[in-house]
Amino acid sequence: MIVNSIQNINSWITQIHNDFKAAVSVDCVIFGYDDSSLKILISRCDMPPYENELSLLGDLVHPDETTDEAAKRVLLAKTGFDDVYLDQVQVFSSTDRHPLGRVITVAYYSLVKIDDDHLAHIGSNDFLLWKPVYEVSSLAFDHIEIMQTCLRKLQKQLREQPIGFKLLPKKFSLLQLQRLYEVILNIKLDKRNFRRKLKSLGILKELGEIQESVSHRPASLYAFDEKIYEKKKKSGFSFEL
Amino acid sequence: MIVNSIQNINSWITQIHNDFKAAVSVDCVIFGYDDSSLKILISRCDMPPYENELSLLGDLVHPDETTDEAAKRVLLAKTGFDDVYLDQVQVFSSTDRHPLGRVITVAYYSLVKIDDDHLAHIGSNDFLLWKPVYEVSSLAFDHIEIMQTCLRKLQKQLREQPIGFKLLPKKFSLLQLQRLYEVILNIKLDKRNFRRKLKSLGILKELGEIQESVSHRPASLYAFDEKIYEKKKKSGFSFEL
DNA sequence: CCAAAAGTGTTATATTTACACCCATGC
DNA sequence: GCATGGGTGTAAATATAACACTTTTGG
Repeated sequence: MIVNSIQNINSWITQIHNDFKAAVSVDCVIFGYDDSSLKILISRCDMPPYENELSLLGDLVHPDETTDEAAKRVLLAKTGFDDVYLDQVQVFSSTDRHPLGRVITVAYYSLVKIDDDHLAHIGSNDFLLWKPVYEVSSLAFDHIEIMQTCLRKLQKQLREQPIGFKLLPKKFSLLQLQRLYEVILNIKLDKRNFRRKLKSLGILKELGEIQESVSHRPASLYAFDEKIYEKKKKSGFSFEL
Repeated sequence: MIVNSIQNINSWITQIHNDFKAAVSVDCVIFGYDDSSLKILISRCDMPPYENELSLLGDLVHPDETTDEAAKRVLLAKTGFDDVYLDQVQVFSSTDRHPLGRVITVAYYSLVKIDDDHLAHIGSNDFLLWKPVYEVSSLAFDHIEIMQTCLRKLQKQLREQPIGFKLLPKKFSLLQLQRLYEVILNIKLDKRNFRRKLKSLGILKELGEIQESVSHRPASLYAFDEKIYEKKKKSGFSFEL
């Protein structure tokens, strides 16, 4: 016997327009990398019963936008950037996850460069702060679970896609890049092997510039070459660390 | 300036309970493997304007269940199995994707063994059919896009997780397994290298049984050893094809 | 001259690829 | 006896892992 819960079109219409509606939100785990540590941008929560907690940045999805668009809107509002990297991670839909009613949320993670422009943008806002991921131990709602799931996805993606660059300044040294991988993946990498590997991928361009005013031998600077990467990708190349 | 669209708790309550509600559904791409081909289970669609099309199996998410539970419910109703492999893939939320109103859908793919029990279960149902993936060129709603996204995810997962076994009978030959990988990934594999690789992973147990009544030398039969796999996974082993 | 990071090669090991023939069974 | 898939090993090429010292700069 087939149990078919969709009886007919009238029951569909009733259900879509009345019985089975839920609020849908997006929640963004916004990753930034600064001072050799991976941070997330979080906000003071103003909703009971979580008034004294911190929470991820999110909002309800409006009737006229997709969830991707809603996530972009939240990102633009909170970081001031509209070209951030966004990755849809997972839906969280426990029936009791939100105190005010049924809210199904779509989790995204995003990668931003924490630079001076950006810090100026959020600087005046008392409700926003960057906090090292490994120091975030409690958040409102089910946001800790969302954060952990997004962190695992970031770790996986970092090994499979050239996205680490999105957390670094446009110009970076190879050691900076190595440290980023070490911090996020929580592993130790061999300097010589790492450099050989990255160079052999052929997706970095050496800029012919060097670091300035560092109290050690200045490193030469590199940038990620998006065009070459896209070309290589089309001919079957795949990034793998 | 920070644009904060969440003004206060009263506006949240209004939005959650009225303004910004949507229907949420799940859609399942149910993969089965039969007769050396990858198939999906689809249904005749009974909703205008798609009455003459085929569609994925799905339903609205009920107020008292998570999306995972809704997907399980759909699977149980349509296939009769309650222990199927389910993987949440992605949200599809175009504002115009559903003719009857705003319906945000969560796509899942699942893997089932097409066996006699199962065929008996759906046999009498005129609305359900198994169709080879590569012959499905049009579906109702945005279901073609959902199917393609799920197929790509399946292909990726197949290389990273030992899930191919879920599409095969409990006992299988190494060639059956190889054909499955070849068909789903659309590649050609070397017999000797494939066998060496799979055996070296140590997650197959040789059953000491052989095929019966085949018109060629009978192959010995293997089974996936879930326990050993789980043990190896805990100690850092990762499946990779 | 000291501290700090930059930069550079070689060797051993493990993994991957390519490749061809005889075997057992049913008809 | 023939068609069909079952089953096996080796060598070459490639990729990975381990490892230590000299160089350049600022202070």
